[in-house]
Amino acid sequence: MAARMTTSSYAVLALLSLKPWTGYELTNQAQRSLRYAWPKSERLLYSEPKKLVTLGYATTHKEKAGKRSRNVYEITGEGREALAGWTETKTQPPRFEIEALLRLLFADHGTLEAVRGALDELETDVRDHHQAIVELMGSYLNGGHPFPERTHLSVLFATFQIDMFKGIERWVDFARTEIGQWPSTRGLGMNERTEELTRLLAHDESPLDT
Amino acid sequence: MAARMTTSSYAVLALLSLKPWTGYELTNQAQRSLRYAWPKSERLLYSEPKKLVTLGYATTHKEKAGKRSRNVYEITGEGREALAGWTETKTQPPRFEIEALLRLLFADHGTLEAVRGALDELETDVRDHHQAIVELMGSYLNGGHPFPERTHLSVLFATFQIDMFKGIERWVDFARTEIGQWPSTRGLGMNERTEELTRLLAHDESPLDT
DNA sequence: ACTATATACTGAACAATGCAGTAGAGTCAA
DNA sequence: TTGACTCTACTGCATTGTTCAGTATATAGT
Repeated sequence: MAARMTTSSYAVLALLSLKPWTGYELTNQAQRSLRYAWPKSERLLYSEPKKLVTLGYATTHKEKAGKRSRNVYEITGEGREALAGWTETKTQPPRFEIEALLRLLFADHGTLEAVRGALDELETDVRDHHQAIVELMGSYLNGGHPFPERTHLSVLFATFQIDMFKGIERWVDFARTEIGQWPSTRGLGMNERTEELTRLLAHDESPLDT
Repeated sequence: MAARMTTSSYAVLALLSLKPWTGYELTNQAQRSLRYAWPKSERLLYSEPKKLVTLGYATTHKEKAGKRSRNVYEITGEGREALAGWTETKTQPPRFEIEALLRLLFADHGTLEAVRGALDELETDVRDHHQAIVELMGSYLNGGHPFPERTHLSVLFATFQIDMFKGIERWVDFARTEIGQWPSTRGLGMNERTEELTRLLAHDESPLDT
């Protein structure tokens, strides 16, 4: 009956290792800080701590403020041991879901405006999060990290995000320029420009670097 | 009863728009070509074409070779209309699941070797796919694209992948160098180097570019 | 007093994954 | 030629994860 530990369970357990949280705080914190490494739904993040309790990795108690009550979760010694064990296990391969790219790959079923729209949406999403992380780093400079002793980890993680976001924004610009040369979404095939790009890629050179 | 169309349904429908496929071919093709835009399980890719049939977007018939039989799926006119309609709809925001980054973020529960291991696994996964795409581009140069009129789309999509893979590999190198300076996974906090990195990031500059 | 937003969740339906199982066909080596 | 292995070609079932709607209190602004 005691369900198994998924990567999501360890993610929540890792948050609990920092301090006790209420279910609500946990969902919010997880959605903010893990958004670009391990994105999970609010619903799941409410369920995971309950599972941790049944496994003995956390304890729970209700706190009440007036007529409201909330569940507070706290990690146990066994929970910390489980976390340490997790660090030694194999990771799952990375997974990238980018619908805008799917739209590009099948852009020949729609108009140029439609692909451009998909790229714009990708750019907007990425820009927003990019901006948010830059601001977060600004707040860290003013002593704003909630767990100061962990700043080195957050910051190294942030280098990944900033770097990836910049990369995607740069690619979207590039893709828009390329598409700007297309007379239509279809039937272009292996023309001169495409051949040039293919040649670069086949030599493991990115057309964005040159 | 007639389940709704998900993005995955459209992905399969888009493949069907290229030519008729058997279920088996479809799962293989989808896992190869959509792996880095819309990764889906074999199981789902067997189920989707059946749903398309119930919705009238595809037809199916059994072919047999000896005692073996296989299901062939073909797109209908309505299926093509549905695809065209899809291109006009909003995309979902991108989603990145990278367990190795989660391990980095909570690296203080394990050893330096453990984080390095996670980064190594990420690098290996990315390298393999990077290599595969470079080779695919080589084959395109020799007229190897199965749908030549769609080469421009595949190649622009490939620029994204190559660019992203290079970016991740570069970051993994960077992260390894940084971690190489750490005496342990924990308690480092906001030291000089971290402050330097934070300052760069807060000004929207990537330490990898400088 | 009213509206909007934040807090603080839960149930149920549905989407997607993982895994085991079934079974025919071709290849290669002892 | 028999056995082992891999590829083709799926399906059923249990479990994991998402979406959406619903419930209800608290607080801030107009």
